[in-house]
Amino acid sequence: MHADQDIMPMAERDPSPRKGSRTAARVRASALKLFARHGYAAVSMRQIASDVGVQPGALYNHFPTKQDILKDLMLSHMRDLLNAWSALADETRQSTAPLDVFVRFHIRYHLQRREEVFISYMELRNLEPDNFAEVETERRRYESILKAILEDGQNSGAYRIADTGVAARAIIAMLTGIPNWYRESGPLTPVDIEEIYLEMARGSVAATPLTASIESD
Amino acid sequence: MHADQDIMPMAERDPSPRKGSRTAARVRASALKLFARHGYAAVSMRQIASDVGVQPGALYNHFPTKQDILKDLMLSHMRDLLNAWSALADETRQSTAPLDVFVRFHIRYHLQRREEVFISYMELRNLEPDNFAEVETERRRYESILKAILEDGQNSGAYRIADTGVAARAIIAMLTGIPNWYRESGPLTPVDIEEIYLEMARGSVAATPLTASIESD
DNA sequence: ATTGAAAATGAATGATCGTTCATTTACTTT
DNA sequence: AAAGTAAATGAACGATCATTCATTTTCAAT
Repeated sequence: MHADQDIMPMAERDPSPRKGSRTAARVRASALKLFARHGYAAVSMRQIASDVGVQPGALYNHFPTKQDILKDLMLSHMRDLLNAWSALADETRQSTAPLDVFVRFHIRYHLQRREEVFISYMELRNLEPDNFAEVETERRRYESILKAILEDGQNSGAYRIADTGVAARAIIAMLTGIPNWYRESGPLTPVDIEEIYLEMARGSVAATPLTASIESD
Repeated sequence: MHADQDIMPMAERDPSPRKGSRTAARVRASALKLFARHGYAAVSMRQIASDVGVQPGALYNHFPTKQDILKDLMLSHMRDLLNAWSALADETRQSTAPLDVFVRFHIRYHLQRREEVFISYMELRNLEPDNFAEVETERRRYESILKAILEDGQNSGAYRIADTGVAARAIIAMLTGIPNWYRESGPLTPVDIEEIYLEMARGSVAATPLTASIESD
C-alpha cells in the first residue's frame, strides 16, 4: 500500500532513526514523480520543494545539489534492480529456462517501478560525466546478465544468435518499451504481457531459422 | 555531403527563393543538434542563436516560440518518415516479404537520421498538448503500418502472434533502440545490423513455437 | 538609384533558475 | 528542564531564461 516507507539514501544506515522527519525520502519520492513526468531539466527545485511541502532551502539539508538527487535516484534504481535479480536468481530452481526467468523478472520489475525505469532511460544525458560513468557501469552489469544467459543457450545449441551482445540489447530494448504504452486500465494484465513477450523473446533467439530459409538469397 | 540544403518548414513554398539567407533551415539544424545532445528543456534560445551565429531576437523572425521549433522538428520528422515509407512501399516488388522490407527500411532510416529519431522519442513529454496530439497521430500511423503487416502474416498462417498491436510496438521498440548503442566506429556495419535484427524480428513472430514446447506448463 | 519589406541587431522586459545563509523552530540527548 | 544539533524558514544572491521591440542593416524588385 504505502510505497516509500523505508527508502535509504544509498549507504548510511544509523541504527537509531536519528531524525524526527523522513524528509529525504519524501524529497526522493517527489523528485522521482516530477522527473518522470516532466524531465529533470524541466523540474525546478522550487517545484520539488513545493511538492514535498517545504521551502526550497530545506532541500539542501538532504542533497547538496539538484544533480545529486538525480544521481541518487538513478544509481539506487540500478542497484535495487541488480539486487532484486540476485535475490531471485539465488532462489530459483535450475530447471526453469534462464531466459524465461529473466524476461519474466524484467517485465515484472519494470511494470512495478515504472517511474524509476523511465528516469533511468531518459535522463542519462543529464548526468554529469562522473555520475554517468557510475550509472553506466551498473547498466552494463545488468546487460551482461542477459548476455551470459544467451551465450549459454548459444553454446548448448538451443539458441542461434549472431551477436549475443546485440541480441541482449535488442531484447532489453523490446522489454523496456512496455511501460511506455502499458496502462493498468488496458485489456492486458501484466501476466498476459509476460506471456506475449516471453514468446517473442524466445522466438527471437531460437535455433529455428525456418522462416529465413523460405527466401534464402 | 551538404545535408540541410532545401529543408522547407512544413508547407509554404515560394517559387522565388525570396530571401537572401536560409536562416530558418540553419535554425532547424542547430536546434536539432542541440536538442538531441542536451534535451529540449536544457537548451536555451541563446544557445541556438549562438550556434546559428545570430542574435537571440533574430530567431523570432522564423519561429514564433521555442516550442514551435520542437514541434516543427518532430512533426516534419514523422512526416518525412511516413513519406519515405510510402515511396519505398510503392516501388518495392511484392515478392519480398513485407516484414523484411519494413525492418530493413526502419533500421536504415533510423541509422541515417539518428538525431531526429532521438528527439522524437525523448521529447514527447515536452510537447504542449495540442502539438503532442498531432505528433502522436503520425506515430500511431507508423505503428499501424507494421501492425497491418503482422496481421496479414497472421491471417496467412506464417506468423503466430497473440496481439499484433503489442507485437508491432515490441518490434519497433527493439529496432529503435539501435541508435542508442550503434557507433560508426564499431565492429558492425549497418548491413550487419540489418541482418541480425531481421532474423530476430522474424523469429519473434514466426509460427514455430518449438522452444515453447520444450517446457510446457 | 530608389523603394519596401524581410532579417538582424542590441538592449531591455519581468520571470524564474539553483543555491546560500542568518535565523528560527523542532526534536533528541543529557 | 537544559543543552545541542538537525531541519526548516524566509529572504536574498547573481545568473539565466523566453520573449519583445525600436532601430538598423540587408537585399531583391522596381
